[in-house]
Amino acid sequence: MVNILVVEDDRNLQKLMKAVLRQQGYNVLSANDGGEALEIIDKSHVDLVISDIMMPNMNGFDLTEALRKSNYNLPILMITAKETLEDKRKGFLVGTDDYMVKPIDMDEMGFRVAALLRRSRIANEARLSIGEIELNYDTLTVKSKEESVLLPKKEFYLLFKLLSYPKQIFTRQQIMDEIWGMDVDTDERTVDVHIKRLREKFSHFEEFEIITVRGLGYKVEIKI
Amino acid sequence: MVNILVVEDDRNLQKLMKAVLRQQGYNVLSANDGGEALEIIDKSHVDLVISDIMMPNMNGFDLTEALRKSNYNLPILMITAKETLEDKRKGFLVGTDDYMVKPIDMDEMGFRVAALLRRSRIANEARLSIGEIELNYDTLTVKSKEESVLLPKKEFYLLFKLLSYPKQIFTRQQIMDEIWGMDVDTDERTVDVHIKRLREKFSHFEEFEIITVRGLGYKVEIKI
DNA sequence: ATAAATGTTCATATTGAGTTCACATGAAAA
DNA sequence: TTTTCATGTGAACTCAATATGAACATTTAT
Repeated sequence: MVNILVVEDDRNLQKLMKAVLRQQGYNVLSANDGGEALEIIDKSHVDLVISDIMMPNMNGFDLTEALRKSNYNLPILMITAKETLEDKRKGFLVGTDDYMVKPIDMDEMGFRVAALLRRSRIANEARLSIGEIELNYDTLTVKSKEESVLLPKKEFYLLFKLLSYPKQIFTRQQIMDEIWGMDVDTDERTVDVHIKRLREKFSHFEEFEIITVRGLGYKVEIKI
Repeated sequence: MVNILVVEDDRNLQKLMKAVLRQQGYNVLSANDGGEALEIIDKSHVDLVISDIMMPNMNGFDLTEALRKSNYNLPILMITAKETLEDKRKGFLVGTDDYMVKPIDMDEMGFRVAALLRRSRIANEARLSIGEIELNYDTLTVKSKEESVLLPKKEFYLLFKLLSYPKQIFTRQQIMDEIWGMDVDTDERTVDVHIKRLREKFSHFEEFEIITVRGLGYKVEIKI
């Protein structure tokens, strides 16, 4: 069950948002200002916060700041009154993830909420994404739009390392040290073979290319 | 984090209960009567309610009734004063899950709370459906369109776990810890045998496949 | 108590990731 | 151009991880 906390002092708007979100299958909590919100977040499990900026007592900025300083890593959707560019900028500065301008379109709200949740879930299972490519460290999987490739451990770690620092050149020694471990004593050419296998597995990928830097080592180049 | 709401007008008893429950690692909220309780439940995420029956304003019966009518499906542990058989019967009628008689033994309370939580958790995730396949946790049964397979416990739990998080790789250790329990000391290879048996039982299923990830563990891949 | 079902262990076969090797290729140095 | 040397590549090899059949142990049902 996804819990969304609505922080809004305008009771009517709050009611409307709650109704719409519940309608869409979310579990909704509510607070009338930032202080109340913090209390609820402390006590309950909250997955996403939708907060107005202008509120009595603790406002939306203070709330976001407080949340960022604690280690709750909640996605926050801000609501700014009218087109106050100042507000927007400030909101982003303190760590908002997205924002909407009043008057709020309820469809848009649903859309943004879904997007934020999707993002935060992806972020939680965490890994690396390069354009359309996504590497998942836990499943040793490389996903592109069409396919999902499961790699052997060593190959995956190697690709992960290279892609984590595109353009950076890694010597075979560096690679061996990090992926094989300092102590082991395997031939450096083994790296070549892994590179070769990665190359053939991803030869049809347009997004990146493993490049040999003669005399030094390998690097990855992001294309497109 | 498990949130327990204690609804009790006797401040001393309330304090004691809160202290004991917190001691046991729960997050505790409290209310002094049914009305307050409903408010809190509305705002916060509550996992279990412990409620006295006799209270000013809205009493325990009214509270349970209100909760059942709304679609909160919370486990409720009732507290009755003395051995009032009338109370017991009435409490159960309106949907209580368990009850205790005053004076309350704090150990007993802990035990009942744990039991209720366990039950409600199982009840909440008792069913899993993947496409046309449906797993029923209570009957240890896997149903597809044509057939219904009854599995031995261990096999079922293993499959259930894997199917609950498709694509996620589980190490043998993780599997043993969760299904066999942290303490037991059975050979990790036993997992292999269960996997093998699952594989032969479901080899003709088109919907999923158990995949070994060499050096890491197993995962399930949803096909079609 | 006995049989049947489930769970575990074990011995052996099979597999495949990781490694090595031998030779091919191609860039840079001479 | 020729030579040299780093890298590419296909294939063989190795060995630990996994698969598997069957025996053995334990629990559950009859």
